[in-house]
Amino acid sequence: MVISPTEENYLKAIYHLQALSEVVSTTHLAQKLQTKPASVTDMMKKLQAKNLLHYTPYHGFSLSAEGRKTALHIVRRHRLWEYFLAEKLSFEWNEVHEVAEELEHIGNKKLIEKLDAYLGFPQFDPHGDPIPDSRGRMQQPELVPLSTAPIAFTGVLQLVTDQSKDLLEHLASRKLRIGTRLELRSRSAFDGSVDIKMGSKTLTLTRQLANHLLLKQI
Amino acid sequence: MVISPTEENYLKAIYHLQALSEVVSTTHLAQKLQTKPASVTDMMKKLQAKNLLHYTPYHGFSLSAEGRKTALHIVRRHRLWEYFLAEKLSFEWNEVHEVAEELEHIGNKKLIEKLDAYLGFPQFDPHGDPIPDSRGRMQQPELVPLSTAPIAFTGVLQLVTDQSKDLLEHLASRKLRIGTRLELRSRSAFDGSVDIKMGSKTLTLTRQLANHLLLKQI
DNA sequence: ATAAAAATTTAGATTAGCCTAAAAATTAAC
DNA sequence: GTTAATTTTTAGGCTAATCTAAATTTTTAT
Repeated sequence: MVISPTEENYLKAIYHLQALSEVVSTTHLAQKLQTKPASVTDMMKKLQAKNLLHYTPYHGFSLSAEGRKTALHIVRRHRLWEYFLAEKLSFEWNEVHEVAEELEHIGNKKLIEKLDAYLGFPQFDPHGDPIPDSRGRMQQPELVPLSTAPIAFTGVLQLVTDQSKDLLEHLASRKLRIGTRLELRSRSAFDGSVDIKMGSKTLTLTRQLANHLLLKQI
Repeated sequence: MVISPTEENYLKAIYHLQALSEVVSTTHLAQKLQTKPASVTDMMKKLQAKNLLHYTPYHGFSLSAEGRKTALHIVRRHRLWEYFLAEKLSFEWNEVHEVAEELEHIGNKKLIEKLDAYLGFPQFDPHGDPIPDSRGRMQQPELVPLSTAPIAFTGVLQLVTDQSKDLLEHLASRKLRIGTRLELRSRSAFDGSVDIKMGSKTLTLTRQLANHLLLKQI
C-alpha cells in the first residue's frame, strides 16, 4: 500500500497523541499538525478507507493494528536518523528532531536496515526515547528518580509522580517540563537537595521534589 | 526562494541534459522525467517565472546562472548521499542511485555540510562522478584510456573517441555503453589486447579498440 | 515554396491536500 | 431537559502537478 508523507505525518501524530488518551479528537490532531479541523476530517476518511484507523464521525479516532504498525515504522526511521545525526554527524541533541522529520519519510527498507546495523542497533535516541526494532518492538526506558540518580546523570524529565497544583506550579515557574533535559551536578549530604543544570542555568531542588521527578537516561 | 522537490527534479534533469547539448527540448526532458511534454511546458513557465531558466517557447530552454547554481546543489546532495550509502552503509555501487534520489531533496544546509565533513570531503561518488563543493565547484575526473590503464584498474566507460558506426556496433553487441563499469583483468604481452570483467562476465578487446575507450576511475 | 510530419503549446480535466464558511452533532450549563 | 457553546463535518473553492486532446508552430521533405 502506498502511504504519502502527509499521511505518514498524520499517522505519527495520532500515534503520539494516543499515548495521552486512547482516542484522539479532531481539534487536538489539527492543533498538533498545525492545520485546520476540516483538513483533519478529510484525511481521517482517507485513512479509514485504507484501514489504517478506526473512525466514528464526531467521536474521534484511533489507529488500527495496521495503522499502529505503520506508525511504528515511521517512529523507527525518525529515531534512527536522530541517533545518526547526533552520534555520527555531531548535531546537538536539540537540533536533530527537525532534520529527522524530513529523513523519516524515506521508506526504503534496505536503507533503514543498513542504517540500523551501521549504528549498532541502538535502543534509544538522543532524547532517550526507545527506537522500535524492525518488528516494531521497543524497550521501555528505565525511569530513575532524580533523588537517587548518580552524580553527573543526564536525563530527560519523563514522569511526575505527584500532580498536585503546588508542585506543578513550582515546576512551571522554573520552566521544568516533561521533555526537559537536565544533568545532576551535586547532592547535598546535609538535606539531600540536588543541584541540577538545565541548559545554561543551574538550580536547586529539594529532596522532596526530586523524589517525584522520574528521569529517563540519555 | 522555495523550490519544490518536483522543481528540483526538473532542474537536475535539465542540468544533466545540458551536458549533451546546451539547449534542451521539451520532448527530451519529458522522456528523461517519464512525463508528458505538456507537463514540461507548464513547469518551464513556472521555472522561468522564478528566473531559474531561459525559455523561448518552441525553442527549448537552458538553466540560468541561478538555476545552474541550484542544480549543482542538488547534484552535490545526491552524490554525497551516494558516497555515504556505498562507503558507510556498504550498499553496492549500483544500488545507491535510487535511494539518493530521495535523500537529495532534503535541503537542510547544516545537514549537508556536516555530512560532507563526516565523509571527509570526498571528491568523487561511487560512479566516479565529481561531487560539487559547497560553492558548486568540482574536479574533473581524470580519463584513462583502457589501453594504458594498469592491471586491476576499475572504472566506468566515460568517453569513446571514435564514433564510427563499426566501432559503435562492436560495443553495442557486447553491451558496452557509457556508464558501464568494468575492471581490467589482464593485458596480453603478445598483441596488447585486454581482458576485462563486466559484471559477472569477461570479454576480450583489441588494443585498437581499448585505445578509444576512456575510463574514469572509481 | 509548400505540404506533410513532428514538436510544442494551450485548453480543459483530474487528484491530493488544504482552506473558509455554513450546517449538523455533541457537550455543557442552567 | 432545553438552550447555548463547542466541536465536528460538509460544501464549495484553491493550488500544484499531472493528464488528454486540440490547436499552433516549427521542421522536414519534396
